Amino acid sequence: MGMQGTLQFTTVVHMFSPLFCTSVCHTIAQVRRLFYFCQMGEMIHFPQEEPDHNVALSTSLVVFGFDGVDLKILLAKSSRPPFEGALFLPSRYLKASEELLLSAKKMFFDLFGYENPSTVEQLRAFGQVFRHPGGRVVNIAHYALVHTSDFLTEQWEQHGMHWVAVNEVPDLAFDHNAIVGYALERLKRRVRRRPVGFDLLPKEFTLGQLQNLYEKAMDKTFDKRNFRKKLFKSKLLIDLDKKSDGSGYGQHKGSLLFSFNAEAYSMMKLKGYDFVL
Amino acid sequence: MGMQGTLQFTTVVHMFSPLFCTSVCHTIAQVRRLFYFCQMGEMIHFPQEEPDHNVALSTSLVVFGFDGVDLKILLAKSSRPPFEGALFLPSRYLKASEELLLSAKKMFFDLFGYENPSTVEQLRAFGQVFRHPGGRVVNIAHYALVHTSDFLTEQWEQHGMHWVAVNEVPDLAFDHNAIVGYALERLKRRVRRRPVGFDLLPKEFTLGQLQNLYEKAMDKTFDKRNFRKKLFKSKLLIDLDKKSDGSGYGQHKGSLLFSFNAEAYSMMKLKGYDFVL
DNA sequence: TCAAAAGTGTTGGGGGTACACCCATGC
DNA sequence: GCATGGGTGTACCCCCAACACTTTTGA
Repeated sequence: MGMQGTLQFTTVVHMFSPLFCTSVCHTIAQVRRLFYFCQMGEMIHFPQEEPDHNVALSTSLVVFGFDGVDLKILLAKSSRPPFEGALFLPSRYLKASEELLLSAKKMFFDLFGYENPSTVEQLRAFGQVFRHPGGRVVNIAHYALVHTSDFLTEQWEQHGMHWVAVNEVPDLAFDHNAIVGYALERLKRRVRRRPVGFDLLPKEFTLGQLQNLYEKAMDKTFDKRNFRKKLFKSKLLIDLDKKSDGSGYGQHKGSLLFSFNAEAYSMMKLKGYDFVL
Repeated sequence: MGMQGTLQFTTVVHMFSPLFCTSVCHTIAQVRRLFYFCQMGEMIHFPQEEPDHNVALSTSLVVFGFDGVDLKILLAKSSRPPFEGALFLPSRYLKASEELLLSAKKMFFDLFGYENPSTVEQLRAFGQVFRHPGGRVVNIAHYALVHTSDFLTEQWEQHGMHWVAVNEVPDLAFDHNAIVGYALERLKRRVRRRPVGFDLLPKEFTLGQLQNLYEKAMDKTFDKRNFRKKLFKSKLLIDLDKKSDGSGYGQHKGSLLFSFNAEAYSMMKLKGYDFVL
């Protein structure tokens, strides 16, 4: 593809963008070519001739964290246009040479300071043409699971980052509210099909915290006795034979502590199961 | 971003691609800049400065079709480089101005000649850096559900298109085998959680066909009596009170015909359910 | 006449669901 | 002492799973 095509397309983007009227001037010939390109955009040829290398990629990370009581996601405050000052998901633009998942994992590393291979997964691409005022930027959204105790304070304060409960997410920049909504749906399904506690809970936790997590994630309440029966039957839990001293947030002093059975856990993660209560 | 950055990136792509040794020459300065860009690609800055508008998008469509006996997907034969002659999924490059889902739907329309709003959904982005030898092309894969009786013969023969049973998919171009695998997993989950028969079966069908579909999609076998009990309980089926004349493929002459109860169907699609047998 | 699919009921067991009271801790 | 959460057992019922034979049709 020649450079001419590239320039024409850039023009098309500007015409569609809110910046058009103020920032771009067109000659009649430009407008005519522009119209031609719009027409092409409407028509479908199968298979089409050539790739159009004029798109940018970004990735956003929906980080779910559980502090022992509430399920939260991590938000940042934008320090740059086009949404300066607005809240948004931790995000970055990708170089055209970067892997999608790897890039999300590296962003995770930058945020939390440790590698987390098992729980960074792609959600899907969010690609509304006008989601980004600066041209076509397709966002490949990912999500991750952490305990909220993991964080790097300096980095965070620098970028205005903080946790927000999932049912109190405010208006976000771009289409990030849609991404959060989709991520919540995905988490709900995942909680139902695979165990997630390992990734979200501290090493030692109480059954109250575990139930709390499931209730917040699935937006339901469960019967305490039935919940416990179900979990005990699954062999996922190891009774640590000691009681909480009440220091963990969301832990009632005196309640029994548990941890996960790693083998049973990874088995269920592989085979899948059904958490229906 | 200036044009300089664009050119540099194009260079990077070529260096990584298999075509590098034969098709591109570099000055020492170019190589030095190139190295710099590679380094940048390895480092993560949060948030990053500017979008890199040097990526192309394509979409592939995994079309699941059920002919009454087998669950199949639609393949095409490539008539152009870089995989001339190879089998692949119906695919096209996107203009930077095109919507993702809309583009997939339009491709569907081109293939089948009708609008199909309910069953074209995004799978996810497939973006391995080297999946396409011609530069960075990220594929936003979608899937769709049809009955195999729907097709446009001329278009199809022109592009070497044909149905292949899902358990007999050969080696495909690009990373399309991975896309098919992912689509099958998604379909399996979807069959379990939402009714899919409306989209895959003819208007009137036999219980044998329905069971066949579920068995092929979930890669399991079911007990005939239990399967029927389950379906009858669900109120999804309408007994049409007539028998097949054996003309429909996969229909045994004399077996009873059913259709779907649209209200119950859309209700279950909305609420979700569990098909466990 | 033979092979292939259609159609039809019963039983047992596991697990989901509903339900109430006493104890320990912190304020 | 009062509120909040921790911890425990039983009974019912529904639904999943296993199982076999007769009838119809087409080759």
